[in-house]
Amino acid sequence: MRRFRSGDHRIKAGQDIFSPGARCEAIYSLTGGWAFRYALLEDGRRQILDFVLPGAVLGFHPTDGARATYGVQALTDASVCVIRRSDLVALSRELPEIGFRLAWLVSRDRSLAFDHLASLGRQSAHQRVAHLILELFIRYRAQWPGQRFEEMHLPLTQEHIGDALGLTSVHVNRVLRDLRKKGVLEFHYKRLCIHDPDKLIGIAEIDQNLLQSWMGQPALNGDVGFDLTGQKTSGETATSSKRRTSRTETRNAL
Amino acid sequence: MRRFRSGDHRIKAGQDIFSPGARCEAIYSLTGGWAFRYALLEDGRRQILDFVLPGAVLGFHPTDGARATYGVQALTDASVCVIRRSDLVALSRELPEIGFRLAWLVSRDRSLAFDHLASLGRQSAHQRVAHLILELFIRYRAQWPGQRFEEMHLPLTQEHIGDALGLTSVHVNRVLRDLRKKGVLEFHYKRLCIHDPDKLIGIAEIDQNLLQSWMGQPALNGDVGFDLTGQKTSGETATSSKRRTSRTETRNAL
DNA sequence: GCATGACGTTGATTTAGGTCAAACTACCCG
DNA sequence: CGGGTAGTTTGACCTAAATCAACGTCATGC
Repeated sequence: MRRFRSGDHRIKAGQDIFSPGARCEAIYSLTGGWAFRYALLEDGRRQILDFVLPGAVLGFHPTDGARATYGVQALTDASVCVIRRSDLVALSRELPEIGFRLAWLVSRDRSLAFDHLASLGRQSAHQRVAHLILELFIRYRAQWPGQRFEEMHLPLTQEHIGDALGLTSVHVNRVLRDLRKKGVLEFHYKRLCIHDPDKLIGIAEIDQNLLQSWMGQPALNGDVGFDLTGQKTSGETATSSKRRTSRTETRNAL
Repeated sequence: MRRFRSGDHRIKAGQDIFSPGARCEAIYSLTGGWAFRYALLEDGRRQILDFVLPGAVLGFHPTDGARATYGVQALTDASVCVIRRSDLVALSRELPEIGFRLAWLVSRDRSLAFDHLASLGRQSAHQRVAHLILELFIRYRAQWPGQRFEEMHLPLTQEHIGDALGLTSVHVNRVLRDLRKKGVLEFHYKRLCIHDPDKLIGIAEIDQNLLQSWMGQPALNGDVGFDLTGQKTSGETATSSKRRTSRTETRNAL
């Protein structure tokens, strides 16, 4: 299986893993670090489509050989494992369940995109910000359980948040100020601290159902990992302090 | 293969194929008619996530046995073919490529969701309306080639458009009026007529790349159909007048 | 032929969020 | 240590789209 892995690539924070318009001849499995998918509009503005955590597959596109309509950029230093498309097909002949795993992974992305869509289309700026922060916090904890309760390193600028939510960074700043004043959370220079998770959930107006769906992600230190490459993924590569891997119950978190 | 098909179901326009919060124990393949996926917010507002044409798979969710976070509603009278999840797994053991086909289908949805997301987040009302109409027009023509050039039956109300684009139906109405006044298109009681496709593309600010990605859909009367169920899908079931099936080159359409 | 209901159209007014511009603060690096 | 740059914060003002509300129009059934 691992004979197909043409080695890991390391990507510096801020660099593209692939850029919009690139021909897609390989797929990538993110093995460490944070990244985001983004689209560029004609006028140069950017829309962040989603944030990507280790274990995700990047660059699997509907039409083979077509040009990517979006790009992926690393938020932290990151590493990816590259698999050529042709190898993937060959690989799947030996391991038929790979197709299903792929479908499962892509389907998770789709669900997140749908949630994001509903938030963008119908929620206020406050709701959107609360929604996004909750989503990232929960997904993060599902991957790396056992963190200190309400605190995390969130490698985003306010501009990233704005670009994800269809807001200006100026407005994101004002929303964050309000949330801070209300004692809900603090987000300062990539350090997120959630003081009142319940209030945050209240503001985001998220139902239990959705919350649940974000948590249902296989933990990386467990044995459920849908890892296309057959290697266990590690945490962030850089910017990362050492972390405990003690298993905690994440289901009823918050 | 077809022994797994537990028969076609017929759905009346306006009915749900499945509703938000439903347990997902089966998946559906839309075999005829139009539908849309939608999410409901706590306050009852609706966000339409995407529009679904025959050939699509509905109800494939990341977490087995979880509750759906969105619903699917028929826009026209429609028909679906139901496949139990357990049967799908069994089926895929015999036909390994099914996993891949599934991944491919879901990946298409994801791409459309991403396009939609970028439009919602960063484009003006005019651009969004132009974008959506173009997308639907192109996808429609890719499925049923040989239609009269600029005209189609689009089974949407202005409220549907608003719910898809995060706008009020009032505002959609004003945008459509402007587009009509500018001689770009007319949309009246589900009859869409595009008078100036180039101007429409200009307003939507869509790049060639994206346009191309919408067209790269297998035509239903061809032999490329990624049909999970093994049966050829037909056109709409109801509301449909007879249509020619003559093959035309859709690649350079518009 | 008229009642009913869903859908579309238009105007007056309000508001959430954008834009522009000027500090301010943390952090990096020589 | 000091200067540069990327990120954050705040204020004054503006605009796109929402809201509210009335009216028009098409399609159906009795």
